[in-house]
Amino acid sequence: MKRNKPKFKQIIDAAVIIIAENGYHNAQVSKIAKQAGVADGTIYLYFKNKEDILISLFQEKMGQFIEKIEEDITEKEKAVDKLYMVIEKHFKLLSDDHHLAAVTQLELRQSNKELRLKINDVLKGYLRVLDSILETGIAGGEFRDNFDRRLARQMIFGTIDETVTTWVMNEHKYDLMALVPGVHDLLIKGFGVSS
Amino acid sequence: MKRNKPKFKQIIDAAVIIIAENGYHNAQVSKIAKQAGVADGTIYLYFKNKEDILISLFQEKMGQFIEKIEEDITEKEKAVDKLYMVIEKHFKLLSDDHHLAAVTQLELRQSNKELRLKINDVLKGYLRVLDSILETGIAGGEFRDNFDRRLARQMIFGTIDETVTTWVMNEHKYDLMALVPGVHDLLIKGFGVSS
Amino acid sequence: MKRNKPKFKQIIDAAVIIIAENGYHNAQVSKIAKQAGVADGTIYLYFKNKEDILISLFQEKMGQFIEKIEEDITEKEKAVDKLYMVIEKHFKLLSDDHHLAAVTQLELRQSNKELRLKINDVLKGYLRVLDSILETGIAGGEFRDNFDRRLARQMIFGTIDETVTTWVMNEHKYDLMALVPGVHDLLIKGFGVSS
Amino acid sequence: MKRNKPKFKQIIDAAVIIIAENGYHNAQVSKIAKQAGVADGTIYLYFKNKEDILISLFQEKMGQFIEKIEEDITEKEKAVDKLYMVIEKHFKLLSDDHHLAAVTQLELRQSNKELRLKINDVLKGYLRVLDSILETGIAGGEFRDNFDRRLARQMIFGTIDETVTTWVMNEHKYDLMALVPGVHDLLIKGFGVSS
DNA sequence: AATGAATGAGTGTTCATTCAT
DNA sequence: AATGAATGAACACTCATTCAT
Repeated sequence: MKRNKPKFKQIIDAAVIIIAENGYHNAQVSKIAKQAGVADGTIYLYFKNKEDILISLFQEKMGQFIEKIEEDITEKEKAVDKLYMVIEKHFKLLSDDHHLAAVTQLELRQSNKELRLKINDVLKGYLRVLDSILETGIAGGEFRDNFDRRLARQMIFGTIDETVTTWVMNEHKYDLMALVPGVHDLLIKGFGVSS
Repeated sequence: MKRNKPKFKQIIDAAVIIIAENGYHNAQVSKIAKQAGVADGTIYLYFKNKEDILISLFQEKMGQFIEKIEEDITEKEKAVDKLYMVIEKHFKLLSDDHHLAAVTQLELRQSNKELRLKINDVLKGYLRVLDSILETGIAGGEFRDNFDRRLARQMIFGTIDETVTTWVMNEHKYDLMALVPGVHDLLIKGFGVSS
Repeated sequence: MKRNKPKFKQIIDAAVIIIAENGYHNAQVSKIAKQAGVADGTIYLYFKNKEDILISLFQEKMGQFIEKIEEDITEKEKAVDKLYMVIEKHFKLLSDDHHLAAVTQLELRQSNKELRLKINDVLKGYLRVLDSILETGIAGGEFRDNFDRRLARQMIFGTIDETVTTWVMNEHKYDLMALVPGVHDLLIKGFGVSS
Repeated sequence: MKRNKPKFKQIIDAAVIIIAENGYHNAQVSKIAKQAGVADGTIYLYFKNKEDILISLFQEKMGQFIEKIEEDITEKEKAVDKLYMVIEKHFKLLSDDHHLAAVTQLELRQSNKELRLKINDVLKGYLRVLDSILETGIAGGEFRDNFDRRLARQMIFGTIDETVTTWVMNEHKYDLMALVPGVHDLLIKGFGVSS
């Protein structure tokens, strides 16, 4: 399996750096090859084409994150705690790797529609995680049961995503981790007064 | 002023159609010119370059929407009603023009970073509108006053944006307008049970 | 006759300034029109096309110079004095008008071959003047009669031209007029020792 | 070093032919590539841009000529013989390659000012050769010592250049080599009678 | 497995010229 | 005579991908 060979990861890590530093449209295959320390042609022994590098990059980084979070939240019993953990780990992942944050929030979105559709496939796993948290919460009486679940998970994902994007666009000039409680609180309670 | 000449709008409308139908990267200037019924060179009498068409497109369509919504919400007294109106009119704008929806939610995001920064300038007006609604709501006792307002407005914008994008990616196969009450409800109350 | 209308000269003078200041390839018709204080289209009432402006420019400036010099040298009796006068007046013309010097020595040579051939027609008058001086000199015993007259006139013209071009390329940083005696002396006597 | 690879020379030779046959402004990169038997993109592996082809062309052809002539004239002892050799070899170079003659005398002069300045750098080597010949001649008593050397070398270069250009403009319809003695004679002795 | 020289398709923009007013 | 908005042809250069070694 190519995914497990060292050069596979080597090229993906090179891609993250090159894209973060040069922007999506200035991240030529030859630059990535140079950064990875391989010849241009070698890239094509591990990836079908340039797009495949980007998809693989997203799968490796976000896909693994989703798999991991899926496991991690089993530790927590309550849905509110599971949700807190998702937000926290999501923010942590990107807070710890500014290059990756720039790539996922800004650069990769400049890709064409097909690539974005494939990226969305990866994100479906994320939405499944959110779904299961919502289910747990409703079953356990932590969440009400009269809301549109699909909308709720779009709210959760949209809010997290927008928060991170704004942070990246502001050049990480404030602490993303500090926002975890506020985001969690707003998602659960909204900003209205409880009756 | 060029912005008021008929050909200015004519070219922008042509651009929306061509970009929606061909995708951002296949929307050649010559295609746009042909659709607009003008010569290639005429484009450059009204726009500095191709990027300028896209910025102007966004300014015309979203910028005007924001200006209008700013006025319209003065009709409503309560913050919850103002918010409802924003969601409703935002969804309506894009629900009524599927081409425009595809362009704003998918295609225009493929532009380079500089263009996206300019687009963000336009969106700052939107965030200001949301801010003022939140202020009104807090002042009037409709909203609680112990939440991070910047996060709240990112939640509102992120949720609306994500909801529309998902709708566009699903090829408009359900009724976007039907989601207005659900989105409004979730934003105000969250999905937690009120204590 | 268009040549005598005020706008004809107005446009030519504008062309000299625009070409000198912007270079041949940045001297757009619209710039020349603006400098001349007329509309773009008006140019085409006086000139067949852009090339025609440049030919006319050269004809007006150098053609008139040649006609004048042809008359002026009749004042002098001796061929050496006639030659001196030619060099002197040629240098003076360009020394007095740095814009014109830049245009004739550098910018106009960037034109295409056809234009250069037409410019050469104008210069044929110059060569005729030089021919007649050589004839006079030979007849009067001032010049020897065993040299190739065509080569001699190419030497005269080539030397004058090269001297002016070098002066323009050195940004007129020395006094061109001071070189008249030296050029005259070298042309008549060469640099060999006379036997 | 790219300059020594066969394709480098191959492309330059193709450029000479294409420019001579089509003129400077009709010498598209794709035409040159086709003539050279390489792909358009290959050109850019050897040259920075189109202008770089032209500079390199001049450097290869004239630069090498100058280096060679510098060596060759050491064979001759007398300055008059050295000068004769320069004229002869210069005429021979261009007499033997009509394409090259057309390119250096007519086409390359249509280039923009910056390119011409770089061409002038190459020609500085030529002027140095002429200087050293003049020095030798003065030191050896062959040439007088009361003339402006800068003017003299401008006379030599200007005369040679004008003679070749006239020959090219007359479509090589007479024998350039036959003019060598006449040019040499005029430069040394001028056309005046020796006192 | 790895290389890297070679390929060649694809497009935004300028500006001389026209012509309806 | 004069205008100036509109025209549309023309081209250098990049870079993802291949394939002989």
